[in-house]
Amino acid sequence: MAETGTRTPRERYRDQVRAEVKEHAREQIATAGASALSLNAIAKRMGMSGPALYRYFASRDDLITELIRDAYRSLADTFRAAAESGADLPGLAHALRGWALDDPQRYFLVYGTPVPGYHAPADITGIASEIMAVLLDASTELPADGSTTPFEVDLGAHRHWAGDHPAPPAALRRALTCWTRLHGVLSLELAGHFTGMGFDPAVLFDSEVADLTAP
Amino acid sequence: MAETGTRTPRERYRDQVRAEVKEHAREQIATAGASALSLNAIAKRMGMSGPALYRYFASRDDLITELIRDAYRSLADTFRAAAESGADLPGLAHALRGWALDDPQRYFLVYGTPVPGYHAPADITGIASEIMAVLLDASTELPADGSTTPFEVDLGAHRHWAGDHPAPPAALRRALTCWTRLHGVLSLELAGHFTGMGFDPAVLFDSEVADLTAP
DNA sequence: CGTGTTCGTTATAAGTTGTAACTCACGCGA
DNA sequence: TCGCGTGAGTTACAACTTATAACGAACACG
Repeated sequence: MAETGTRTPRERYRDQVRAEVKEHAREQIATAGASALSLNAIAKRMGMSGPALYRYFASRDDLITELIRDAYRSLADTFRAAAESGADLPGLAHALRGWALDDPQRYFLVYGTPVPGYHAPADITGIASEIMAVLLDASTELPADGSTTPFEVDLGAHRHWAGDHPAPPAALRRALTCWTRLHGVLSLELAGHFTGMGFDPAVLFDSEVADLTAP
Repeated sequence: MAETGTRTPRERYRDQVRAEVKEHAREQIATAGASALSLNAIAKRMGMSGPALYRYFASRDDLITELIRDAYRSLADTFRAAAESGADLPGLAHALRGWALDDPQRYFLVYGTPVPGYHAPADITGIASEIMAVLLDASTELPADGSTTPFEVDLGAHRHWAGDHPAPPAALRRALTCWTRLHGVLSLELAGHFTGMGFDPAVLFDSEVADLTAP
């Protein structure tokens, strides 16, 4: 086996600098958005000159892509942790909302406005299906009524997107609508479209969760 | 009364140039995203030098804000037109989807990732409530079941966000969930999160619309 | 037919990303 | 322990960007 624990001092230093750069990047994104991320500004804050960062990240887009990957990874980990501690579908929903409110810009890194030409690397789509798998597991545990819509049949026929998850068609549809509905509320809440409306977004969120578990 | 029809030749020319600038900006946004919008590139395509555009738009953010305003206006107009031609809630939903698919980046201009510090001008929020009013009208026409949840009561108590629209609490909630659910599906579809999944996003959308009108 | 407003131009400042070339120091192998 | 090579950080530079300032020219209006 390769001794994964023993890294050369240079690798350790490199990892540390990369982590620090990403830390500053996250901070900058949280306060001014991803489009305002500046490698130069990060370098100055770290006390070194601009081009030095190109030793650690090939380009600005490369850094952003890495931050997107970290965001996906973070969501998958919180989802997996919630599932392993016995959370059901409402539990996962609240884990999702907590994760989103914890850092809205991180949420938008995953589910926000995409750049038209951009295609995510393959490993990121892998993490995405990992997230969906947790959602599918939780959806399978819920009781389903007997009726099966044509859409659910179509879903069952093309289940390769779920990693061929062995869930009944109704569970596939439930996971999908769970995804879209929760994202609908969360996205609008985080974007501030509910501000000044007087009602509590958490109640609207819970209302959707309730509708989801007992249709 | 002021003769609104007679504009000086300079005003007419100014409006024409502004419209042409926005046309190029929309095209640029559609192909590379709003963050890649460049005043310089627009100026070059129009055959004039960079700083000339500052006679027409105070800043890059000013131009983007105007495009956002236009996008809101466009959505409000299609909504209003659909409602005036007798569209019910499913009709409005499909009008929304058509409008979104017609220009995805325009949709994201309205409902996409917000810049943390940005606050929309007051007139834009006015158009937003105009959109919501159409949705509320259509929601009111649908029959409601007797039960009223505490959330709906809360919604009815703070209905000033709807311009004090005289809709029953159940209609308020239905309009709200209609908004969030349709946005949930559309946003994920336009962002490409369904690509490669094999199913037709239109069917998922219709499935949500059906759930919305007959719970 | 002046006259002044407005348009478009160049010059400039202060940013940005990214490449190239050069030092210098650190760590690894001999 | 001692060289030597790899990699880190530096400056210099090119090509961009937004935005302001100052200037000239054209145009509409009285």
